[in-house]
Amino acid sequence: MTTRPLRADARRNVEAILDAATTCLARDPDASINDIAKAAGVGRVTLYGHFESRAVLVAAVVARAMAEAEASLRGVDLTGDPAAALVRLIDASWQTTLRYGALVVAAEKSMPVADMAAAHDEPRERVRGLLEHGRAEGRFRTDLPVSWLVTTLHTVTHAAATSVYDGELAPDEAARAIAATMLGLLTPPGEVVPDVDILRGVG
Amino acid sequence: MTTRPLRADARRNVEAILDAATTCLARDPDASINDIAKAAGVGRVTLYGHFESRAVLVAAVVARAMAEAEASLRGVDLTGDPAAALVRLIDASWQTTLRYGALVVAAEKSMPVADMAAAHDEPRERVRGLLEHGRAEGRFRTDLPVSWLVTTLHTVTHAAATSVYDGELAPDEAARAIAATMLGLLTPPGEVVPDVDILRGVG
DNA sequence: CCTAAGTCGAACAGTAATGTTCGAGATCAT
DNA sequence: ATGATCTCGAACATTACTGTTCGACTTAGG
Repeated sequence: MTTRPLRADARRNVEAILDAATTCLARDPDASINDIAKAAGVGRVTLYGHFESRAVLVAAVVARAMAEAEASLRGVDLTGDPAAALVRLIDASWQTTLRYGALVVAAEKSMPVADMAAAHDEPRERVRGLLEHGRAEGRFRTDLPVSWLVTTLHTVTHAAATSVYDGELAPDEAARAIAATMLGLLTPPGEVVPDVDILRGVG
Repeated sequence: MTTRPLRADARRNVEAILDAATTCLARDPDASINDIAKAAGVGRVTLYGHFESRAVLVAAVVARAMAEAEASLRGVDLTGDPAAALVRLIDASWQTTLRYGALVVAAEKSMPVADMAAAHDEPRERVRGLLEHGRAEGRFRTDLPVSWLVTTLHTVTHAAATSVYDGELAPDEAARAIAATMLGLLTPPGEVVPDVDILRGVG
C-alpha cells in the first residue's frame, strides 16, 4: 500500500497546486478547480491526478495549514505574566492567521462538521487555558464568559487579517493593534488598561 | 411606468417571499431560489413573477433590512457622555444585527462592490463620529486608528450574533457582553475600564 | 538513449442551479 | 358571476462546475 516515490516534476506540481489552492481559496472560498489549476500553472487533469476530488484537495490544504500553525504555536511560552504571554501568543499566531485565515470558509463547505469542530477545539483550549490563568490572577476580567473572550480573540484576529487585506491596516501594525485591542478588552472593569508597548519588544 | 396596485394575495406573497429569503439567506447565503420559494410556501415561478432575478431579490431583502436598521438607529441620542452613548447605540443596533447579520455574506456575492461599500459607509460614519468625539474627550483610546476601532465594533457585534446562533451566548446577555467588551477595548491605556452596568439601565 | 512516469487538451457525462415558457386552474375585485 | 390577475407544476434552454477518459506528447532518470 506504500505509494511509490513521486517523480521530481510531480512533487513540484503537487507543491505548486497546494500553494495555489491556498491563496485562491483564501481569496475566494468558491474558487473553482479550474482557477486553482490555472494559478498553479498546471492542467486540470494533472490536478485530478494528484487529488481525487475537491474535498480531498481542501482537506490537504487545511492539513498543511494546521500543521504550520501547530508548529508555530507549540513554541510559545504561556507561563508567567498572562498579559505578556497573550502578547507572545498573538505575535506567533498572527502570521498564520494572515496567510490561512480565510481558508476556514472554504473548509466549512466541504468538511464534515465534526472535523471542523475538532480542528477548532485544540487552539481554543490553548487560549482558554491562558485566559483562565489570567482570570485566576485577577489580570483578566471575570464578568464575561471565558468562551466569549476566546471568541473575541479569534474574531479580532480575523478582522485584522481582512483589514490588512483591504489596505485599511498596515501589515506591520497589525500584531500590535491586535495585542493592544485584546489587552484593553480583557482588563477587568475598575482596573487600569496596560500599555501594550511595555509588554512587547520596545524596539 | 407606475406599477399598478398589486392584488391582495400577491402582496401577501411578496411579503412571505421577503421574510423567507431573509431567514434562508441568513442561515445559508448560498440558499437556492427553490429553497426560498419553498420556505415561503410559494412556487418558484411565482417568485420569479415578483423578482426578476436572484440579484434583485437579495437587493430587495437588503434594502428592507437597511431601512429597518436606519429607523432603529436614527432615534439614538449620540450626544453627552461618549461611553453612555455607545452603550445606547449598541443596545439599539443589536437586535437588527442578530436578525440580519449574516445577510451581508449573501449580499457580497450578488451586489456590485461599489453598492456594498456605499451601504457600509453610512453606519460606519455614524460610529466613527461617536468614537472621534470620545477620543477628543480623552475617554476613548487614540493609540489605534479610528477605522480599526470602528471595525472592531462591527466584528464584535457580528461575533456575538453567531455566538448566540450557536448557543454559546444567551440572547439576553449579548447586548451587555458587547457593550462591556467594547468599553474595555476602547479605554485608553493607563485609564480605568468603566463598569458597563453603571452605564446601562441598572435594573 | 530508452522506458516508465507524468503532463496536457479536448471531449464527454453528470449534476445542479438559474431563468423562461406554457397552459390549466385558483382567487381576488367589482 | 365574470373577467382580469395571480398561482402553479412541468418542461425546457442555458450556464457552470465536477470528475472521467482518451491518446498524443514531454520529461525524468537509470
